[in-house]
Amino acid sequence: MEIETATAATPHKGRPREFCVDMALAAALRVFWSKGYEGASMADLTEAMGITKPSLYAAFGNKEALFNKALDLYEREKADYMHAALDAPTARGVAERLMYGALDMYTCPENPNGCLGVITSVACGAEAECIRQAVLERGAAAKRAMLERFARAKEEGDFPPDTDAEGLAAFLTAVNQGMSVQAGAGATRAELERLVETSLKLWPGR
Amino acid sequence: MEIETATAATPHKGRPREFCVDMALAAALRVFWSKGYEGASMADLTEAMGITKPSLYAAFGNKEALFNKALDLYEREKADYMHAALDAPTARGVAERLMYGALDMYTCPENPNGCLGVITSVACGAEAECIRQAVLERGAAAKRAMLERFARAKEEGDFPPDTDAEGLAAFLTAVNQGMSVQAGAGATRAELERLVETSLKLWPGR
DNA sequence: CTATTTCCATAACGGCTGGTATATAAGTGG
DNA sequence: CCACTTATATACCAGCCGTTATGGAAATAG
Repeated sequence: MEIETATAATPHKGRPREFCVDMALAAALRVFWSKGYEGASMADLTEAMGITKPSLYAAFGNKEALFNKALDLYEREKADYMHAALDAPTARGVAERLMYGALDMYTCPENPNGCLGVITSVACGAEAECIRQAVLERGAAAKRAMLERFARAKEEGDFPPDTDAEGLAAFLTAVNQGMSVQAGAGATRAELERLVETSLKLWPGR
Repeated sequence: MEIETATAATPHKGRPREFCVDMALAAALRVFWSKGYEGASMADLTEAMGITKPSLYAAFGNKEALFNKALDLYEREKADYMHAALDAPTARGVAERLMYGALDMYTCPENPNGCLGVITSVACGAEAECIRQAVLERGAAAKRAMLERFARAKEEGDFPPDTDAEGLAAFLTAVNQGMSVQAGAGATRAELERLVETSLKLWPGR
């Protein structure tokens, strides 16, 4: 029926699965991304993935494990602009790459609008608390990396000497989060572009 | 058992209710505020409100109507700093009042952390879509008011002449939303203060 | 007092949730 | 051909969801 998984290296015995794990995971990511962890029901997921519930549980474990794998995929393929941004030669370059990268991702027509991390970390019932904690930890790690980068930038003279690098990291993160919220609220790409350009005009140093 | 509603002006016939509607609504607001619309179950609500489900339905209609009344209360008593901020004499004053007002509210120990509007607008399953739309409409109205204020500020010379007032409104909104996200993620008041001070240092004009 | 009205408490409703048991289909190794 | 292993399909589970019907309790009106 469906495309086989291409890893013919290990010719497993038993009945081969009829769906591609990677494609199914990508479909699951889209559902989580647009509806959030709790808003995505197993029925939503199985329908989007084109498989039945037993197949899902056999291949991915359970809903929580599926989400974590989708989150890995998200960071690897969608949010890699964050890591790339930190390699920019100047702090201004970091801010530029980060904001335009976020802008592109949030407004890409084939993606849901907004940031999966923001969506998942904001609010949840009691049973999703560990999911929320996992997402928060990734956000904290990203912020730590940005902080180190800005500390270096300050040493390199990218900022005026009285600059609060930690405050600037929180600031850049906040604008990014706000952009995600506004994208989810239906802001157009043109509106978000003006937000980015305004923010960069205010950005200090080089 | 509980405190009676103080409106003895109309001595209704029939059995009087044993709880205070306003206090129950305030309790419901706290639940929605910390768990979101979908994350707040009727069991959560009735427990926090100290009433049973039939009492809730008799007094407030249903979950959606209860949320809308809680949202009214929120705007009236918690988010009034937004309207107050627009009365500041200069655009910088608007930004100051808005950010410090948000900071105070997001970090007040007796409030849940973050902004109810952001929490509710971010992600939801299908059945909460109309709730989300209602919240988005209020956010859009707030943004429109800020936009008008900044257009006036530009005429009054609060900004450099080449300023994008619309971009600045989106910017201020984004920082506010980001602050809400970070507050919900567990940021300390000190961290958010540095975010606010950094943002105000970058804010243009007077 | 009774009649009436309103509220409270219990318990239940249909529907959906995440998660599974069972039976069958489709492959491989002998 | 026959085991054996793995995946699929159907049906089902207990539990929670928002919501409501039912019966009794507490007030006023006459």
